[in-house]
Amino acid sequence: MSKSRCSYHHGDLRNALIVAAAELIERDGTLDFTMAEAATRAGVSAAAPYRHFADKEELLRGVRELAILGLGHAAGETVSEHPLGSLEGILAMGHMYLAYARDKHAFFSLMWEDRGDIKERREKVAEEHGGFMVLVNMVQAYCDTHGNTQVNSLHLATQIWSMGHGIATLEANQLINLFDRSIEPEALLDQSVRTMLAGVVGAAA
Amino acid sequence: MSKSRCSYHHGDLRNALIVAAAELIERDGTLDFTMAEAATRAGVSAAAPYRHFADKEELLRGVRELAILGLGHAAGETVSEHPLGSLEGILAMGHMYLAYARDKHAFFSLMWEDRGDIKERREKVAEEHGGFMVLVNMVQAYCDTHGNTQVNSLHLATQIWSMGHGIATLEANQLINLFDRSIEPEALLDQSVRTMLAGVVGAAA
DNA sequence: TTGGGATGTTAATAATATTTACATTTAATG
DNA sequence: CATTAAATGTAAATATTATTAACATCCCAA
Repeated sequence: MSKSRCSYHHGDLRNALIVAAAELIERDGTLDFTMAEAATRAGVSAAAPYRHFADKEELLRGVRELAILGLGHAAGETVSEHPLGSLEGILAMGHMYLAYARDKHAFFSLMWEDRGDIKERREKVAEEHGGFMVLVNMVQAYCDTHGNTQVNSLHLATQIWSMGHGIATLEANQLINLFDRSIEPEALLDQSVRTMLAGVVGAAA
Repeated sequence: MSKSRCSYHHGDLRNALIVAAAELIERDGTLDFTMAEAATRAGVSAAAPYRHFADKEELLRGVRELAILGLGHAAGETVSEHPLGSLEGILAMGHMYLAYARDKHAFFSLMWEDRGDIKERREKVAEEHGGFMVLVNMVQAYCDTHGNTQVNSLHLATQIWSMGHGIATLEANQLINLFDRSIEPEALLDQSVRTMLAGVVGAAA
């Protein structure tokens, strides 16, 4: 566990490789970095990664955890910047999601995309359920504040999540404004969210 | 252009390869078939494909066109089965979209996913804009029928599309019911669509 | 201190994509 | 009709990566 001064053993190669891979993904905007380059960047030989990851997919799954944590963290930041139960908070959450999808597209895809490990990914995402639960709480608080205590906030949050997810993925692939150049993703999402909330608690201006 | 009886020249190899690739994608549920296998399946040598496609990506783009046409066709089918301006028609459209994403997941991803050819894909999708325009018309008709002729149907259709797209992609990756096992994608979408329409034209039962 | 397990190394191996050099066919042209 | 260039195939390289094998070094527990 301790940091090694000798050059032979790295000390924390597993994490170093995840970081190296993440940097390459960030740099190229793709997931097709080579194992060799990740290894080199981490300062080891091309075969060393296989002491820590069965294959490239497993390394990618390691990076995915990072991505999930990143989004969860951003969600935490966002919620802390707005009053609980406020519409702005929910909208800000959506903007954060769109920004993440746009700015970290490769990580965003990696996070949700199936990579032959649906089971594991479900668990991983569920485990780090922070991000979604933050939204659930905001929705719950919003409904309480606005006089509807009968709402299934899990359900409503899922609706809002899927709206944001749809806009985010379409926009990340530059398709959201394909037929109507004037569409602004943020505005579109804001409006959708308002309508959805209004449908549940009444006027949501 | 004519069919060759001689075994040397295939006659329609380009399309045969696209079909072969599509079959392999269908069979494996992945995009990682090998060029060699596609070639063999089309009855030619491993190098032959390169006479028609610069690389594998280009072949995949060929398959994508097929996928786009398939969805557009399904959209046409769906609209013809429901009265214009009806809510059912719009909901059926959503169900069709979810079914496509579920049953033809690999094609669904291929269709929207960026493959380093954003420009070209935009054009391709826009060209075969049939599917989306069908939805726009349905939405327009619905609003007209329900007394709101001021709606920007392009905008509203985009909102509905993105809702469906979000649910479809989350569900295809088995994430839509991650936090709430009771969620049914179709029901969730139906409800979202109803709420959205109600927000524009009034009660949408 | 010492022996085994963990972790690195370099040198294969393997799977594919892609290119090259050559063969056959088609189709246009004289 | 004969000829030839372009198109389309083939088989045999190459190139790129992932991955494994065989061996080296280091850390730790007995």
